[in-house]
Amino acid sequence: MIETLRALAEPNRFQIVELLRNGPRPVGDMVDRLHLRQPQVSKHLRVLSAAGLVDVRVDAQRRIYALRPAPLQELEIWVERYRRIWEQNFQRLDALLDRMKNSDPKVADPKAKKKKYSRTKR
Amino acid sequence: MIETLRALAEPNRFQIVELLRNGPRPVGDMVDRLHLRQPQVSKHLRVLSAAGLVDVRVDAQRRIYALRPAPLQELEIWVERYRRIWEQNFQRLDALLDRMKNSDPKVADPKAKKKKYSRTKR
DNA sequence: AGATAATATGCCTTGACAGGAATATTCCCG
DNA sequence: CGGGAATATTCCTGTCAAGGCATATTATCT
Repeated sequence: MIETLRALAEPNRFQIVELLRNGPRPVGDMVDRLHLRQPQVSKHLRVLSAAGLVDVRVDAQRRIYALRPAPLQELEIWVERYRRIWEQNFQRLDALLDRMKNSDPKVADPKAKKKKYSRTKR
Repeated sequence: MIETLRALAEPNRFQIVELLRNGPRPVGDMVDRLHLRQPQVSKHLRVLSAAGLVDVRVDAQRRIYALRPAPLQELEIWVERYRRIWEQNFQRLDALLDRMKNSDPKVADPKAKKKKYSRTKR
């Protein structure tokens, strides 16, 4: 997951992935379209490949790169779990519960001495 | 989009976001749960804030951080567009069309001199 | 005002990583 | 086999970002 994100976070790699969205492509094709030199494209493809985002097929001297769906699927599943955040806007009622188990869990604080700071401004 | 990815690609920031998924939290709370020192947590929160992933609410000396849905929504929309890749597996028939508009768009090449290399192995 | 809690900032150092240029590798063809 | 095309690899260098630590800031209480 982190590796997927790291791979996508680099602008040129992101562009490569976007390019590959319309189908597999040889390296030279990407070199022409993006404004990058061939070695850098190869390096970026290496990173994408290590992250499992991309797959190679050999065609004579050329290597045809294609997207692999798996990591993007994982990413989608991950981000979908966050939809609850705006489906239930629990933000407010959780803030209350947040104030009960206050700031310092290491102490547990039976006398609740710290509560003097726990009032909100309103 | 890139900024969102860059922010999430750092493991500790990713953890912070995961933490905030169960609701808003003050900084000290995150410091206790993650194994990070307070300044680093603040710095990471700064990055997350700059990326629009996070929002602050002041409560006395404490700052309560909460997730902002917008960037994650964008991310979901982006990644959803990639579902076509495995819904239609156009991979194969596009490879054909890929070989027609060959490697060098700058030349346009009316005599198709380069075609001697354009044959596949099969 | 002084003390203290909670958090932010600044400075420094170190490591990772991206680009540049040259070179190596692999493969096909005549 | 020699040449050339397509791509990968290596080495070098500069930049940027993250952690450590000290300190500044802000807010609250007595």
